[in-house]
Amino acid sequence: MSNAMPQPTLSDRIAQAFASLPPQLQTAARFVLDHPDDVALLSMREQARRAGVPPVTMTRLARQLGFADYAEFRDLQASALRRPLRPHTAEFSHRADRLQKRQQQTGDGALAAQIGWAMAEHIAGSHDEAGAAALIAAAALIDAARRVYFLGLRSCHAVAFHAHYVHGLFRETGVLLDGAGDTGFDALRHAGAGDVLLVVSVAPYATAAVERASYAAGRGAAVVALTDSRVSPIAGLAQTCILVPTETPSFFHAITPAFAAAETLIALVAARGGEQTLAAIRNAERQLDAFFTYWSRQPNRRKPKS
Amino acid sequence: MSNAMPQPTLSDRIAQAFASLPPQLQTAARFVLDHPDDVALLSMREQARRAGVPPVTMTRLARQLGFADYAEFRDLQASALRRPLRPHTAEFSHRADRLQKRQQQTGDGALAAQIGWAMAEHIAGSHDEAGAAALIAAAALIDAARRVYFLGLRSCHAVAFHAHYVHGLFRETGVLLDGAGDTGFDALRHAGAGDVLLVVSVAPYATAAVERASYAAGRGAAVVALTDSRVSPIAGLAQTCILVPTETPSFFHAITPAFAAAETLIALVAARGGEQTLAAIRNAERQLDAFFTYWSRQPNRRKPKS
DNA sequence: CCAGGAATGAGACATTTGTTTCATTATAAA
DNA sequence: TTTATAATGAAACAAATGTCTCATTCCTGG
Repeated sequence: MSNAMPQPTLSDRIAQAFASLPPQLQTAARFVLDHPDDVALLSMREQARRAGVPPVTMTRLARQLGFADYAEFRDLQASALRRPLRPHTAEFSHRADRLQKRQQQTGDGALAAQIGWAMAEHIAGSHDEAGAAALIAAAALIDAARRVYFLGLRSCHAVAFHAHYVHGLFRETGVLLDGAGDTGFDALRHAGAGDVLLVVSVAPYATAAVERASYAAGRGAAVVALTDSRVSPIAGLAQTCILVPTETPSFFHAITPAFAAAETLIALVAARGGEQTLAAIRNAERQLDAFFTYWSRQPNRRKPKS
Repeated sequence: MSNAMPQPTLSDRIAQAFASLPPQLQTAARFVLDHPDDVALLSMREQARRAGVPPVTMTRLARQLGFADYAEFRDLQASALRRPLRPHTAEFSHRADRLQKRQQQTGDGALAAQIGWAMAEHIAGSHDEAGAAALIAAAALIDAARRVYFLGLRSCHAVAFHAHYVHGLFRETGVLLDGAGDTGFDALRHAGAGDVLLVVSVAPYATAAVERASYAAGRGAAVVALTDSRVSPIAGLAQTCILVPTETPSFFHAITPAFAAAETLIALVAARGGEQTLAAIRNAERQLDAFFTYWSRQPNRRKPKS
C-alpha cells in the first residue's frame, strides 16, 4: 500500500521550487535532493562542506522553502527517517516488508532487480583482491606507456570508447582504434615496444579484435586484456589480464562489469598522476567551458520554455 | 560468507553487555535500546536529558561498549538508519569492510576496492523498487515507439552507443544520434509524436544534449532521461526519468551506474518482445556468423601463430 | 552607460556540543 | 570499623554548530 505517490514530501517541495531558486541555492537544493538522508544525519555545516557551498547557503535554503529554521527543516526529514517504532522487531519486519514487496513485484520488476543485483555482485567480485591486483598492474603499464591504444568492437566498443575518452581528459597518449571507414586500425602500424594496447572483448569474441591484438602483440606492444575468461582468445596474448563475469538473468551478456573495470582502471591511472593529473583535468575543463560545451548556470535566468 | 546473523547490531551488543553495566549506565543503555533511532537523530545531550542522566553518562556508555568516541557510536547507528537500507547493501558493505582491512597496505588497492564497492552499491540502489519502476515505464515507452533515438555526448556517449547497439540486435527502430561531422543530429528533424528519445546526461551536462532533447520534446516526442538528478536540465523535459548516482572516491564521476541502467533498460525491452525478440536475435547471430564476425569455436581456422 | 536590487561569501557571534577533570558518594573487602 | 575501588555528577573546556551582519559582486532594467 502507500505506494502510488504518497504525500508531497520534502523532496517534492524542493523539486517544485527548484527552478525559481538562485544558482547557489540550487546547488544546495540539489545536494539535498540527492542525499536526503544526510539532512537529518549530518550537521548543517558538514552538508554545506560536501555540497561545496558556504554554510549560510543552507540556512538560506531552508528559509526560502518556507521554514523558520534550519532546525525545522531538519526535523521534518528526521521524522521521515524514523523507523515505525518497536525496538527489536522493527528491523526485521521492515526487511520482511520489503522482501515481500519484492516477490510480489511484477515479472518485469523482479527481472530488473535481479539484473541489477547480478551486475552489482559481479562488480564487487571483480574488484576484490585478485581483481584489484590485475587492475593495478594494468594501470602501471598504461601509466608508463608511450602510447596507449584502445580497442573494443561491437558490444565492447562502448567500453573502449569510454576508457579512451576519460584517459584523454588528462593524457595525450591515447588512441582509439575504431573501424570507421575501416581506417581506424591503421594507427596500430606504429605500435611497438613501449606501447600498450588495451583490448576489450567478451564472448562472442569479435574476430577482428583478436587479430588486431595478436598483431600488436607480435610487434612488441604490451597487451592488457579486459575479457571474460582466462582462456578467451585474447587472454593468451596479454601481459596483464583483467577478468570480469558477464552472466545475467537476461538474454544478453552484461557488459556493465567490463565497463566498471575500465572506469576503475583509468581512475587508477589518473590517481598515479597525482597533482599533475588534476591540473590537466582542470585545464581540460577550462577549455571546454570556453567552448560552451557544458550547460552553465543559466546565464540569464530563463527557463527553457516549457 | 552467507550469514544467518550478518553482524551483531548495536542493539545486540548493548543487550549483551547490559547486565554487567553499573546502574546509571544501565539507565542510559536502556534508553538507547528503546529509542535506537534517537542515537543518530538527536544530540547526545538531548538524549541524556530525555533519559534523565547527565551527559557524561552517554560518553561513558559509548566507551564502555568499546567505542573510542561517542561519534563512533552514533555513526554506527546512523549508517544503519540510512535509507539505502536495502537488503543488498548490507552484504556489500560487509565485503568492503573485509577488503579494506586486508588491503590497507597498498593505497591503490584500497582505491580500486572502494570504487568498485561504490559502483556496486549505486547499481543495487538504482535497481530497487523506485528505480525498477522507472526502468519498466521507460521500457514500455521504448517498446511501443515508432522510432527510438539514442543521444549521449562526451562522457555519456558510450552509454547511448551501447544501448543503441544492443537495441539494434532485435529492433530496427533505433537511431543513434552522434555528431560525427555534425550531421548525426539531423535525424531528429523527423522526430515527432510516437517517437521516443532516450537521452543520457550527467553533470556536467553537455549543452548540445540539453538543447537537442528540448527540441525533440518540443516536437512532441516522448523523452526518457537517464540522468543523475531530478533537477538536471533534462529531467524537466522528460516523460520518464531514470536516476542514477555518480559519486566515486575517484576524481571522475562514475558512468558505470548509468551504463548499467541502460543495459537493464534494453534487456527489459527485449524481455517484452518474448519469442519474437529471441528469434530476431538468433537471426542476427546467424547473419554475423556468416560474415565471420566472431571468433569461431576453433574450427580449423588458422590461429594467430603465437 | 548607470543605478538599484539580488545574490553571494567572509567573518563574527552567541549557543550548543562532546569531553575532561576533579571532588564527592556509594560499595565491597579487610 | 577502615580502606580501597568503583561510580557518579558539577563544572569547565575547546571545538563545532547555526545564524547574523555587512561588504562585495553580479545581474537586469532603465
